[in-house]
Amino acid sequence: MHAYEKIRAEMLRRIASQDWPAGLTLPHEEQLAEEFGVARGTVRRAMADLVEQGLIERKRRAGTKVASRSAHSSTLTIPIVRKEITASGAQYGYKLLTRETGGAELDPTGHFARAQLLKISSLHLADGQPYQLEERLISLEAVPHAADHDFSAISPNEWLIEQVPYSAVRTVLRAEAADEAQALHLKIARHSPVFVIDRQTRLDTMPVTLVKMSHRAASFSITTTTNSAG
Amino acid sequence: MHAYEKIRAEMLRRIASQDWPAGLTLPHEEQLAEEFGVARGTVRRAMADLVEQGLIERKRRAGTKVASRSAHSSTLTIPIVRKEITASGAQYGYKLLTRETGGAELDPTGHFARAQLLKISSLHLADGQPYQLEERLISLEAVPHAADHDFSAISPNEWLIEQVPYSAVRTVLRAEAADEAQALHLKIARHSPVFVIDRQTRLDTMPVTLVKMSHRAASFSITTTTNSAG
DNA sequence: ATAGAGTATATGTCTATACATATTGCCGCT
DNA sequence: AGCGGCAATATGTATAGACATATACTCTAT
Repeated sequence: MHAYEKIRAEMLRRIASQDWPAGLTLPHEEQLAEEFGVARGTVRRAMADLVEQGLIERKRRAGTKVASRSAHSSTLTIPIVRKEITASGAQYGYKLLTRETGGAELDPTGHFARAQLLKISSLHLADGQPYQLEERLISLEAVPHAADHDFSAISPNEWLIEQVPYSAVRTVLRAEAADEAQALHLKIARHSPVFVIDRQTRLDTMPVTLVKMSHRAASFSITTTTNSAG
Repeated sequence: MHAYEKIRAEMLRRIASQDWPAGLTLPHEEQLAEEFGVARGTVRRAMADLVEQGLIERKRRAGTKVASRSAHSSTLTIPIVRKEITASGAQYGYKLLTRETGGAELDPTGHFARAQLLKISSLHLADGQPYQLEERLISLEAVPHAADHDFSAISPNEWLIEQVPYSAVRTVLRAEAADEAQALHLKIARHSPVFVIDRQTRLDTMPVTLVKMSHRAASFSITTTTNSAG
């Protein structure tokens, strides 16, 4: 165990045990360095993790305070659907439903300005059962060669990940009542609950793709855990 | 702009533009330090942020590689409900529904071993409209003085945050069809979709509280954004 | 060919030091 | 009392060097 890990663990212990209650200003770096018998940089290394976890807050001149936990933040990871399914031990299946090209009339949200668009509906299956309905718009301005692909074998999801470089993503999680298409493809009753992930992807400021991923509520959930670290 | 920020931005640019495509092994720290005219530590500082964002992966002896983006991870923050409501500009309201003490029979999940439990149902309102139904179990073993509180004025949510020190949290997001209690209190039709956040809180290994927070699907969603950083 | 031992190497940790900079809080002036 | 400016201070950035360690690669013996 490295020195900074020991120090981080000890600081965590003091916070958890309320030896250092919320709001307390900690001794400053040099004092802690002296107490733990290390260099200042090592204390900083330990504190960086605690800042990351939101346990302490630091400000120049004002010092370091134990944060009052008014919100819990945790890291949410949404893997690509194929990996999610195979990781659970199920057999992955993919089916293209529809594929059409067109203009702004395909985009009810107005997210894409006046670009030519590719609209793709597809279904991801786990052990033959419908798992996710993917309804996607792709900007042909941002990804011109998407027009050459028919997406009958590979999902637009995976293809885009290969093709499009790093980009900014906005994800919205919500629930809604199944519409006709969702009910049909997910094999559930109309109006029954559906877990929806909406995602907008931009490259710099240019919209690249907009996707709505719908899941049967009964067999889908997202779990996150705070990194315990000690 | 600091040196490490410039370096981070430049590395980000190279990755985004695919000058450095996914899978590429980067020059090692000393080469980059020389290229950018800084010390090795400064390059490390820049790279730490990129690792954090999942853009690069580092391994001893093997070097640093541009990550293939197989999953998008983002930080999810769930604030306490009162702040969430007031932040939206609405008037916050709180109403205690039921409060009872008992044993394991209150805990259908078996999460709490054999502890005495406090069961509290309450409602959080935004501008007088039901916003969140909170159904909570509190272990009186972990938080004995919870028994002294009637929770008619302050929600168990906020009270616990004050009382209980840092602890590990497991959060599950899911959708379900409204049961009778949810329909009644959220003023929605039975079986209409509900967005549910389940949360288990532990202090070390001891279960502290288990809460189910239900929201009208039509007026609730969770949004996350990848940190653009450039 | 293969397994095992050994070596080289890139990242990881740590120290010590210097300087930068945002803020706080004090002091003195009006 | 209130305001403005100045100095003190804790954190933030950067450097240079030493050593630690995981592990990919090579070389040798079987």
